[in-house]
Amino acid sequence: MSATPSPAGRSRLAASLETLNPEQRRAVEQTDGPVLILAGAGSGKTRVLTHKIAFLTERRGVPGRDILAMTFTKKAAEEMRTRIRELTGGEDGIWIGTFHSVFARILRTEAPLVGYHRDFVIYDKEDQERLVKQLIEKLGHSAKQVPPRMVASLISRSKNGLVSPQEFRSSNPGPMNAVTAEVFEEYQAALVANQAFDYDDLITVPIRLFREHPSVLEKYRRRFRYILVDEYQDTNRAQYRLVVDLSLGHRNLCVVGDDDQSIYGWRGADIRNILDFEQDFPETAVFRLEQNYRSTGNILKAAGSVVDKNLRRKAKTLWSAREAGEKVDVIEVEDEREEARRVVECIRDEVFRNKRNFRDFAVLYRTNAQSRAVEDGLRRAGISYVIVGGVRFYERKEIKDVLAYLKVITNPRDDLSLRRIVNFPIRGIGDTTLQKISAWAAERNLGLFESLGRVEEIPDIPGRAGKNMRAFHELIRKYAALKDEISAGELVHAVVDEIGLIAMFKDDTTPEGRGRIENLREFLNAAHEYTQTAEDATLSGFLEQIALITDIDRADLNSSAVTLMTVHCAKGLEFPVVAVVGLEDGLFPLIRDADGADDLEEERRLFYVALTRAKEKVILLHGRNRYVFNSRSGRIPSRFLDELDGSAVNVVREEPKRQVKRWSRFQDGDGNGYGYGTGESGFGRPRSPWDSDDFDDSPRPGAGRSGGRRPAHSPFQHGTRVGHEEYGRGTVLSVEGEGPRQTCLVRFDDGVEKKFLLRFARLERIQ
DNA sequence: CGGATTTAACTTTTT
DNA sequence: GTTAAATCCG
Repeated sequence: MSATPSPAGRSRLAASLETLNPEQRRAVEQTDGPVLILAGAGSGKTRVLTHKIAFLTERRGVPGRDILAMTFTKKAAEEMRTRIRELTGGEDGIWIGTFHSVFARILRTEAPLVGYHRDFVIYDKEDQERLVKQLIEKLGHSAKQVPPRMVASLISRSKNGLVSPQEFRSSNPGPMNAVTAEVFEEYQAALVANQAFDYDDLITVPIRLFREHPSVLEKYRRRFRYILVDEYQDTNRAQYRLVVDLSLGHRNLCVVGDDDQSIYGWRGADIRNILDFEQDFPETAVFRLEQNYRSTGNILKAAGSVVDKNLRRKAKTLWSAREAGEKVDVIEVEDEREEARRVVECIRDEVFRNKRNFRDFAVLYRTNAQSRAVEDGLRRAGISYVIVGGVRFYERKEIKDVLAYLKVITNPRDDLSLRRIVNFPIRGIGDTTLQKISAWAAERNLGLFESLGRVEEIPDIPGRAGKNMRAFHELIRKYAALKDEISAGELVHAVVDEIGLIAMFKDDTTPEGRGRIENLREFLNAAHEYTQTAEDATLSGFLEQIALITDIDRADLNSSAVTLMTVHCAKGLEFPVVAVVGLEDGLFPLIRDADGADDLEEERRLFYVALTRAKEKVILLHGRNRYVFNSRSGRIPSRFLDELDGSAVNVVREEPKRQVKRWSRFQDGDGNGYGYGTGESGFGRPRSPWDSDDFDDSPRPGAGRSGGRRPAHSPFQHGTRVGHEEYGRGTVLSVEGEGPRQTCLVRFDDGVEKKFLLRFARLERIQ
């Protein structure tokens, strides 16, 4: 932990400092006092941060342990750590982590001061909503009239804005808010009783800790002589308070951000934090990084012309020394299906002509629901892809069930998790029995777990249920005793074995069943890996790491696959080629109801983020119609497209296809296009796009396996063997109807009969 | 009590 | 079009 610079590190840093531009260099060398770095997209913000930290340790002799650097994702934290090591040749002891992980760590240490035990657990959004729902019902309201989701989000918003239940009650009139205030209070009490923190607590409880224990605040103030914050524009009021609290000792606070990339307002991020920084710290040194090293001139011009329409922003102009490059393509298509086809076309073309790899491409969308159409298109073209986001791994049911066991083992006071598993696997402990136990527990002010250990004393419990409860209680106790004896990996393994989870899904041969087993295996691997890599591998440490992981952290962007994700997810990343789909009014910008102008500005920033991910090429697509929510509707192009600087844009408009033509395209696409079968969840089958002689979705005559337009009859007939992703293999019994309404009756080998609309069915011919 | 079937809600973005 | 929750029946 010494700050002795290695000679190799010193020269490496010296050489690297030479490559910074003058403004970057000044920002790095301004180490003391408050510093605000306004760093435009692609302006080398991470370079400045890492060089600054290396500069502090190597040139100023600051010990690593005096430095605290905070990011929003684990991935960003890890990247920063790696790059600092490269510069310094191994300086360590620096606190680099996400906001949530840094303060979770501090809370672990100081837990007793805020009424918690060290083995607290962390509740995610689902846990949070379940608990809120329980409380709504406990207080005699119906979850139908008082939606738990809404209450939970009001509570969360209040906490992020540092509003107490009492303050909430007095400033929000109305019966609904009265219930919310009531639940809010109970919710906080329940968290303490369960020895759990929600995400918001990880920020707000330390604020309280510091206020109530000035000596503790003093300790951390003294310790963190230098504090650096990445993605500062995403901080909410509570985080801001915390950062300021910690900095007021040495006042060496350096924040890096870009107001144009503030896209988390809905989560409480407060753009005032960046716009007003200089008022909060009048002696602030401000640096503007305006040279973009990422994108070509046209991309930057397009992006700048859009964000320029925003009124609430710090004026700045990004410029690039790179060539103008290609113009940004704006492509109008019929619908999401053709949209996907055009994306595929672009990818094949770029791979072929410019020798690009699949990993060079990202397809970005506003909402996760849009991924399906793109996936279908890529799968049919045999292009492998990776989806980032969507249903998150650690939120899957099978994983959360195991997690609930682990949470109860580390912290038996976690009633919420206990409820989840007390009858999973089925132990004959149903609602009625559980009701009796909770009533009994509530009377005596006991936790559920403790009550389970005293079933004999509870009246009216059926003998069988009582026996099972005792066994369950024993099981948890056994592992609770073991948790410090064996590794987290071994423990997780033993628990999964004992409750027979894998065996439970074994007979389930559907893709979901196989996926579940695969997920469980991956989870076990994660536990073992944690055991091997973590310095101090405890079960609660493992649980904490999981609770704070983000989806982008798990993504492997190095595999040879196209990346699909939301624009939010893409922040901080870059790709040579970016396709943005669904640029239609109401979808991007997404409008739920007529909201204020601030929301539109955030949508515009989001579009700016999307554009600035690209290094060399951008295509923007919008459809004339699309399935949105429950119906297909006509769409008009996004207003953002009109805002693009015309000189940087190339508009491609395809004439609407004649009905008959479109229909023949469907025939081709579905007759043999589907059925590449994924096999792997989330991944398309890796194939070259051009080696496929049966991929062709276009209406060109002379293309496709059948040597031209498919005749108007179905490729299926009585007796044809077919496969289906979900139902497995089967035999066609009959084909009925004509044209787009043609249907096909299939009997699957397990006896199930299903009728499909051929136009949509994912049936493939098999031998 | 448990399993199967039906029904409702969901779709903004996530630490 | 999917998935979780509610309801019904054995």
